[in-house]
Amino acid sequence: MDIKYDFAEIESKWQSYWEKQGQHHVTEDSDKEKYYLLEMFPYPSGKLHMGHVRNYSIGDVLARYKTMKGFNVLHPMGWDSFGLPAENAAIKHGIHPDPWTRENIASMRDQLKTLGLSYDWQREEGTCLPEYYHWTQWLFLQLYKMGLAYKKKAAVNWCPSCNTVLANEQVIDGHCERCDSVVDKKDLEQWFFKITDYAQRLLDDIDKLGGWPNKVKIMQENWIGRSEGVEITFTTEDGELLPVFTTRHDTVFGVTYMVLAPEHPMVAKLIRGSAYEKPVQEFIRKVSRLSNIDRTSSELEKEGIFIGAYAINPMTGNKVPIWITNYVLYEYGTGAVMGVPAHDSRDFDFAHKYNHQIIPVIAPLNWDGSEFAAAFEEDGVMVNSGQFDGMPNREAMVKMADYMEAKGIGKRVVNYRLRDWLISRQRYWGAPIPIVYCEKCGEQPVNETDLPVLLPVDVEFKPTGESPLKTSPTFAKTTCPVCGGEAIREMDTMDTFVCSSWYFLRYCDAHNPEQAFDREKVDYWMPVDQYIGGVEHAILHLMYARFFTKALHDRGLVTVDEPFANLLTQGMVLKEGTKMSKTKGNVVSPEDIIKRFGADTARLFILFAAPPERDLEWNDTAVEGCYRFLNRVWRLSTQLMELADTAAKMPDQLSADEKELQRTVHTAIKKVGEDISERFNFNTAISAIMEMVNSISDYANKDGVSAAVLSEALDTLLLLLSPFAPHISEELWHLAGHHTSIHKESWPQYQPALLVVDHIEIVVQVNGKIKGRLVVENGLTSEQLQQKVSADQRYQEWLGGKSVVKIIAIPGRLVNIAVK
RNA sequence: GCGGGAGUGGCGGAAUGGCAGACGCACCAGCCUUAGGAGCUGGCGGGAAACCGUGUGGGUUCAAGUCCCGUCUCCCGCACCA
Repeated sequence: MDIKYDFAEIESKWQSYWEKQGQHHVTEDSDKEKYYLLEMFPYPSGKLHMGHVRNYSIGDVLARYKTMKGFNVLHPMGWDSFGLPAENAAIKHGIHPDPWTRENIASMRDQLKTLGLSYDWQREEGTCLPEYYHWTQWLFLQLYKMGLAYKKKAAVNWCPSCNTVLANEQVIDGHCERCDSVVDKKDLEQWFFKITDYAQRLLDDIDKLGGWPNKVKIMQENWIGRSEGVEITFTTEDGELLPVFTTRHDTVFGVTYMVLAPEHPMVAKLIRGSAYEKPVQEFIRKVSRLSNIDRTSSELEKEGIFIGAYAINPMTGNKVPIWITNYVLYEYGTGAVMGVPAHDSRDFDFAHKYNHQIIPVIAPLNWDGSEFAAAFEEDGVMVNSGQFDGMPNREAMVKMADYMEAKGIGKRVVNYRLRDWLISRQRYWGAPIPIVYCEKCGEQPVNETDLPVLLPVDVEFKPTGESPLKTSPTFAKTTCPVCGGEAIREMDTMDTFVCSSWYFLRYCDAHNPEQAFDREKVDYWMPVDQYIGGVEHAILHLMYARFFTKALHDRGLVTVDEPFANLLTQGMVLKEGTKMSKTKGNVVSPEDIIKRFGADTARLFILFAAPPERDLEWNDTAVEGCYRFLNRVWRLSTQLMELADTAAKMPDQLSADEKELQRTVHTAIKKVGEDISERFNFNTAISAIMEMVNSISDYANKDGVSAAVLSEALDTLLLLLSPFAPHISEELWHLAGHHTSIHKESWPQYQPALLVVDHIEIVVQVNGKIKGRLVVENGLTSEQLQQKVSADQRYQEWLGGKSVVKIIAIPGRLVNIAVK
C-alpha cells in the first residue's frame, strides 16, 4: 500500500466517527472498576493555549490507557465561565457577557475537539449557565444553614482596577492576582465562608493525600499556618483586659513593653483626652497611608510611639509601657504583642531604637552574663524568671502554661494564619448570592424553591466601577420569603472559586434538573482518582475544593471528605526560557501547529519533550521531528502490513532475529504500561515506542520475515501508540484489516518469559574502572561469573600485576575486582 | 529570613547505588535523487592517548548523577504571623 499520511483528513474523520458512536460516553457500571479522571476545566477565553494542550494531552493519555485496561472511565470537560474578562469586554465593546461567553465556549470547544480528546461531551457543564449556578446558589444556602456563610464588616482587600474585593489567597505580594494592581484595604460589609472552622481538618487530612505532590501539601500546610501558643491576659492600670498571643510564653518574665496594632480598639480608649491623643492619632494616620505591600514588607523600618498607658504583666506584676507600631498586625492573634527584646529579633531591633530595657530570661549555654549582641532565640536555661529559674526553657514552657491556666491568667490556644474566605464580589458576571434583606425580618435566605436567582438582563455596563447589577431597575426589588413584605436583594455575586469548588461533583450527574447531584452517582464516581492541572492552583482552588467537599460531607450530601485522591501538577510551557505570553510575543498557537502537523503530532511532541511535572521548552524543529516519526510509523505500517498476517500462526521455532524483535515488542509493552501508570513518564514511554519502531524497521530490512511475528509487532505498536496519537493509530488499525476501534481494544499483555535474553554482556571493572567486557549466558550466579572472569585470558592483563583483595560479582550486571 | 525543587553533551532529556548521556532535536559524512526543508546508512561529551567527565568541596561504598555533610547558582511558594 502506498498512501500518503493525510493527517487532516484522518483526524476529522475519526473525530466525527467517535462522536457518532458515542464512544466516550459513560454511565455507572457496577461490573467495572471506576476511574474518574479530571483535568482542571478552563476559563473560556476563546483561545486555546499550549498550557491547555499540555494539560489535556496528559489527561487523555491516561483516560485512553485506563479505558484499555478495562476501567469505566469518567473523563468530563466543561467551563469555568463566570468571571471578569467577560464583564470587562462588555464594558469595552458593549457586548453582553452572556453571548460573549457562549461564543467563546463554542470556539474553544471546537478547538478542543480538534485535539481528539476522549471527553464525554454529554456531561459538559458551564458555571455561568442558570442550570448550573442554580445549584451553586443552593449549595451556598446549605453552607448558610450550617452557619458557614456569614456577613461581617472587615478591612478587606480591594482591587481598584477590578473594582471588587479579593480573598486573601488572591492577593499576591500585595498585588491583585488577576490584574496585578496594588491592592488597597477597605472597610466593607462582606460575605465570608467560615473555612477557618475547617482549618484543623484541612491540615490533618493532608496526610490522607498520599497521591499529591509534596510541594503542594507543604504549601497548603504553610498557608493554614497552625501555631500553638498561649494567650496571656495583661491588664491596663484601669483593669481593662489586654490579651496577647505568644508562642514564646517561656519568655514572659522578659517583657519590657507591650505593642498594640494601630487598629486595636483599645488604642482609642487609652489615649482619649490625654496628651498623647494627637501625636498617636497622627502616627496612626501615617501608618494607614502606607499601602498594603509597604505595611507588610519586612524591609519596612520598624517605627512606634508610646501611647501614654501601661500594662501589667500578670506573671511579674511589673508595669510596662504600651506602644503602637507599624509592624504588629491587627488580624493575627489578638492584635497585641508582648515585647521581649532579649529573645525576639524584631523586638530587639525595636528596643534598641526606642531604648527599651533588655532583660535576658533564657541563658545560652556557657553564657557569662554579658549583654546580648542579638536576640537569643534558641533553647537554654531559665534565668530572671522567679520560680522557673534553672529549668530548661522547654520544660518551663509546659510548667508556665500549666501555672497560667491554673491562675486564670492565660490559656493554651492554637492560632491559624488561614483567614475566612471572602466570597463577595461587587461584580455582575457571577452567581448572585441568594439572600434578601427585609426591613422587618432582616437578612433572609431565598427559598430553595425560588432558585435560581437569575442574573437580570436589564443592566448597563459602564466604566464607573459600580456593579452593573445596581443599574438593573428590576433586580433589587423583591419580597421577603418570611413575611412577604418588600425586601431588597443582595447585590454582590460570588467569587468564581465558589463555582469551581464543586464542579467535579456536578459532572457525576451533569444535567440533573431536580438537585445538585444524585448522591448515589456521586458516591459511585467520587473521589476523583486523578486530578491534573497547573501548580498555580496549589492553594486557592485546591484548598477551597477540599473545604467544600468536607462541608458537604458534614451536611450529609456526599460520602467522601477529600475530593482528589491523586494530583498531578504539570509544568509550564516555555518559549526561549520564559512563559509564553502575548506581551512577550513568544506565543505558539495550538491552532497553527494542528493545522501544519496535526493533533497527533502536537500531542506527541508535548508529551515527549519533558516529563509532565517539569517546565517544557517549546522547540519547533523538535515538533517536526515528532511529525517525521509519525510519518515513519505510517510508512512502515502501510508498507509492511501486506507482509504481515494477523491470522498467521506463530511458528514453533523462531529465528534469532525474530526472537529479538519479539523481545523488543514485549519489553516495550512492559515499559510503556509502567511509564504511563506508575510514573507518568510519557516521554520515556514514547522513546520506548520509538525504539520499537527502530527494531521493526531493522527486522523488516532483513531477508524473509515471519508474517506472525511482524503482525504481532505492528499491532502492538499501534496499540501502544494509540493513547498518545489516537487518530493515526485508529486509521492504521483499520487499514491493517481490523474492523473495530483500536480504542476499544484491551491493552496488550507482555509475556515475562519473552523478556529474557540468552546471552548478556558483563562489564569487568577493576577498582570501579571498566577494563573489559564479556559475553556470558544469562542467569549465571555470582560464583559462576567470578569463575568466568578469572578464567578469561585477559584476566592478568586486567589486574595489571596487582593482587586481588576482593571480587564482587553482580549477576546480570558486572564484576568488580578490588586490587591493591 | 523560612520552606520546597532543580543544576547531566550544542539543545530537550535518559539512567531499581552497578557500563553516564537511552530516545529525540541540531550538526557532520555518505547513499539515493533533476532537486531536497523527503528518505536511507553511519558518526556525534572532552582528549593523540593514558585517561577525564553529571554546579562545587568533602565523605560513605568494591562501586555514587543517584546516599550523607558543606557550599554556590537558578526557579517556585510564604514572608514582620508574635
